[in-house]
Amino acid sequence: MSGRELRRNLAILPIGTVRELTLLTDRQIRYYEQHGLISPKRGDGGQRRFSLNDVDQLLNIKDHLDAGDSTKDIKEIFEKQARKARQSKNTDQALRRSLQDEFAKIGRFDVR
DNA sequence: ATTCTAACA
DNA sequence: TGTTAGTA
Repeated sequence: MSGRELRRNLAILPIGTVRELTLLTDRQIRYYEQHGLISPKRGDGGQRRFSLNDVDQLLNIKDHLDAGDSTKDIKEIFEKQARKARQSKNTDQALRRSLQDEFAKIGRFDVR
């Protein structure tokens, strides 16, 4: 995982900050969690800790809700997106590997 | 002061 | 979803 991705997934934001960032009520944020739309980590005394990706996710949820989608629909959409993201990531790695192989065969390029 | 869970008008 | 009670 890249450093950039690591920072994006750092779960350190308390719900109060997320509330201001997303303009959602804490009630709504907790409700979306119950329905599996987000999965913030828990820290000190069971308090939720959100990452920047969680904030991003919540903003997307708000848009989908405005668009008239149910929480159930949104969950499916996210799962579908996650599947595709994992796929393209894999084909990306596969492409890099095969290119490395080709260069290695040709010889003049050090793979390392 | 903040956040958490559970529950109700 | 809003709101409130009783906690940690």
